[in-house]
Amino acid sequence: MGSLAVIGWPHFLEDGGGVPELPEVESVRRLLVGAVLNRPILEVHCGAQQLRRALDPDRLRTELVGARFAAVDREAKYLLMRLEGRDGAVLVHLGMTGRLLVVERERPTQPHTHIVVGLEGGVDLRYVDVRRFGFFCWSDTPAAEPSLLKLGLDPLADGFEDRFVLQARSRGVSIKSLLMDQGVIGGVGNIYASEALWRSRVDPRRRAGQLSARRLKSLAEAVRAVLLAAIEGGGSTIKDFVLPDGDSGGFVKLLKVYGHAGEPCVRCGELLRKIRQAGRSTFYCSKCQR
DNA sequence: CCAGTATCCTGCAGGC
DNA sequence: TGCCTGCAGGATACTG
Repeated sequence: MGSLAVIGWPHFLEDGGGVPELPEVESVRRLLVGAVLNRPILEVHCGAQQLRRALDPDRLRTELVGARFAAVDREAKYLLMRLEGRDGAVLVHLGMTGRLLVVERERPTQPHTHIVVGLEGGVDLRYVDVRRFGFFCWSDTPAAEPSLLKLGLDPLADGFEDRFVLQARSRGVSIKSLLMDQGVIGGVGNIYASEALWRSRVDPRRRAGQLSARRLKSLAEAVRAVLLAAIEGGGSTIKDFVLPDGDSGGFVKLLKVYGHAGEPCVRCGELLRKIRQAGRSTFYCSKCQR
């Protein structure tokens, strides 16, 4: 084991007001697999502050202490930390500012740390969340969790593109809102919705059902491509993040429109716009997105 | 069916 | 300088 591991979502988003979407959660999952599996759990501490989902501290402690995490799965933006031979699991959602850290026990606890799970080997798994829109809780029956059952298509699964076309064809919502609907696609949030629309040259204001099957399929391909690129980019960014003294050189700017209102479109030079849709900001190019 | 708004929450930036 | 306001948005609930 290395001397220090720090896990979070990639910091390349921070200047754009970053939020963990599917790629960030997947990056965290991969690092958790390497950092917390099969270590006996020694202790659990819960803060007093309420997270988005209610948590029973005694229950969490009873379930975890003495057990080991056997697997970490991801469904959309949710993480499931499973224990060997048990149905129950820790269910985590990072909300907007949630982070999972794996740090040496002697490292000082940073502000807004809500859950600390002490593992054998001198490391803690810590849940930190400034705004507390996320949660870290015990679920007896993760397979029956309503929020997981509601999730729509997995954008990384085989056949996603064709299924998305079928779902989108009959819908009157704006295509941007449709992309963000977790019941349609699980894991796409505000940032990657804008990015995928730009990549496939689709105007975010268009109604989903107005778009041809061909364009919808191209958009679905863009969704997948944007997410996969971010997972790859996130991996390398996190590697920089893990090294406390390493500088984050070699970092590639992945976001082409999000957070770039007023700057020229890198494809056509038109100044990028920012509008509001369903209460969320959308970034797009009014010239090359139609 | 869909749009819009409010709710939770904190930190930060801009205006005056 | 400091206070106030708005904004950031994931999920959910609610109204029009």
